[in-house]
Amino acid sequence: MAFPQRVKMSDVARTAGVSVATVSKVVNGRYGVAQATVERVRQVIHQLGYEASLGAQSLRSHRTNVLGILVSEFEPFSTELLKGASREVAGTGYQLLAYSGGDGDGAGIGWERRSLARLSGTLIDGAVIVTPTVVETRQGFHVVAVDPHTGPSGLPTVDSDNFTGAMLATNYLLSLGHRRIAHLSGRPDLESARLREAGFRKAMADAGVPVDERLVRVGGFRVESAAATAAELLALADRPTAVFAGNDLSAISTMDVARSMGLAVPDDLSVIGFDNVPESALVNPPLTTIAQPLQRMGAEAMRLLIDVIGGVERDPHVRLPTELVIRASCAAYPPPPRPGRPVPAATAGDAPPITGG
Amino acid sequence: MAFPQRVKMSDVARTAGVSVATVSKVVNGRYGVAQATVERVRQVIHQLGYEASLGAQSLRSHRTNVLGILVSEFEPFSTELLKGASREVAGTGYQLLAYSGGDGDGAGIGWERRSLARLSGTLIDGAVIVTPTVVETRQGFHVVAVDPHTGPSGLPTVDSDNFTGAMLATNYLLSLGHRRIAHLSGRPDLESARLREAGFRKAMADAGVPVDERLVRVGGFRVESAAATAAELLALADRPTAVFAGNDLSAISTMDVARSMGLAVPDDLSVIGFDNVPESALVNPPLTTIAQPLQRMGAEAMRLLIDVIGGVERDPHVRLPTELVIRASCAAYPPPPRPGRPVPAATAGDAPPITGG
DNA sequence: ATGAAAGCGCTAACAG
DNA sequence: CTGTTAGCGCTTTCAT
Repeated sequence: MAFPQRVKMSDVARTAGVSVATVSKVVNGRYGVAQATVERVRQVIHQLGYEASLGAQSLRSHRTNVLGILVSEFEPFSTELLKGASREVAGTGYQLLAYSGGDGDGAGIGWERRSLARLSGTLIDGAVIVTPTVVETRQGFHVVAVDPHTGPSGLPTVDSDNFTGAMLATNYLLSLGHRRIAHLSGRPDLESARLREAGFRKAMADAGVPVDERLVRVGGFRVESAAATAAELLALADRPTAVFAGNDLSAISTMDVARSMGLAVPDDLSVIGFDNVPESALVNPPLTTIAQPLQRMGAEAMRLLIDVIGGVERDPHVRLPTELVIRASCAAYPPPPRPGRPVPAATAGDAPPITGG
Repeated sequence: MAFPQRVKMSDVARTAGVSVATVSKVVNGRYGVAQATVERVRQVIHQLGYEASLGAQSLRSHRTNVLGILVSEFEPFSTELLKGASREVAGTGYQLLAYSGGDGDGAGIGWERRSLARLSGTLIDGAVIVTPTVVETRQGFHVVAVDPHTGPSGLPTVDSDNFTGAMLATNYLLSLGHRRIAHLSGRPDLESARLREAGFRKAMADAGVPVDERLVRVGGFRVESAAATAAELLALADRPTAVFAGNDLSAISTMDVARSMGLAVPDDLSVIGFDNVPESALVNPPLTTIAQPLQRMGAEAMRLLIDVIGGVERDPHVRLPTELVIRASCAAYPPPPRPGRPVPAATAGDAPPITGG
């Protein structure tokens, strides 16, 4: 058997001695084809290894049984969602197509609009879009957003309880005795970033600790921008003793910056993150963070999308709980007396139980 | 502004007062369009937010600037490759489309042929396919395989040094004093699995330790199949004191089975894996394993694909090094004396330095 | 410089 | 039951 070029429907038709229309009917299980013909065509399809072209098929039929998940790039956050999405989609008859539409520099505002425009209407029956940069609804196409943009949008969404999570993080730092706590906030356009900052402020207020506004700065959720901001923060004369980073990537970035400035984590600086991507456990020291159930979020998003497509009546917003994961990047302040280390004159903060979620 | 339906080229043409042919020329930067017209059309495109339909475009032009990465499902192994692939593709002008073509049950032999047939010729300009189940070459379409199938195939490939990695793993176990070492082998159709078993046997032979054939069984690289085989192995009267699992998933599965049988890891059983997926560090105890540079493999595969498409002359096979990552799932055998625990009558094996990679 | 028209591989009426 | 026909949205000759 020679290497076939791409085998198309017309090849099958010719070989089976029928028209392409008949082959199409067989492929799509339409009624009105003689049993014998069906068998023969099936036979040929198998023998030739024919598979319908997604492009041509969807161009015509607007139905593909393929669901899209649109991300800016494949990084730890989105790939965790992907794992959950993949699991949820298995066995539903849908296939998953993940599309990375960003420019790679993260500056690609509007990537999701472009990606959506390129793929919707053809290729995919619906899409979940991850941390979109703009709000836009398009009629007649099914979309659900994970970790949505700020502001009202008609979209179905799935996110986690960012506000409570942020309070958890802040309270933990407070319970360790920290008072000069910085917040490296995320992408200002994302609702999640806004809520994390709000939770931070609420926890501080509840504890009666005033927020030093110079310690609240945009980190932008990305490595480079977070590193720049972290550097500013740590260069301050009265630098913070702890930082609550908007996400794990920023937290890890902050730890790197601290190290390069000669500061030890957690001895000289406590750092807490948000997300609990697998990478957060792999760094040194392992990162204390707020866990979002990332894989479950991906799965819920797919479930929601499938339900929306299927016209199922249901709550179009799902919010999942967050929880504190204590590892090793946070320490008590002031540090307990150690041999050879001067002891600050304050009393150590005690550690009341942490609750929430 | 009302919610637009999908805006198509004809909409742009009508609004700009030109034909679709002209719009197409502008979109594709063809010569022979008046500068003034170009400007006007660009203007309208921007204003309407037009984006070409991938489906229609590729159906006609067979060039899309989209590269595919085809996987059976999105699990830790493939998503690590994805991260590296994504990074490599950024800035090349290509976009990445990841397609999960498996049935989800892992039994989908031939998924890559189906996926390839559906997407190639249209939609994508080339593809890297991950752990393919069959060997097949198709003329005129560019494919590179990661962790390829056994047997010769004309495909460009990227993999890691599985043989040396397996020797590393086995030697480490031997150095800890283990002699009854089991091997939970991988998917028999994959070259990587074959090489890992070969490396295991070589290391055993080099050490003069005979392989008990009852301790070498197929685990299949997947959770369920590995669990079943692990259960058989551990139920043996003279069960192994250590198992070298074909990959991390099997290793983790083995630890679960051991735990459920009342065996402690690493005290009663040492387990070593292969891959070093992030999850391997997160389990309890953290898994000792052989690291493959997964993200780099993904990146190299994309580089190779881009070079192949571009007609660059180069070595079509890249093999990356593996290395031992010691965590906490392996212990010395026999165990050193401990209070309240009977001491076996043998001498503890010492631990010579490990080399290789 | 521009547009009319053909056709990529497929599906969906409609006729026969 | 089967084939003919007309597009889906786009690119590409080829006239004008």
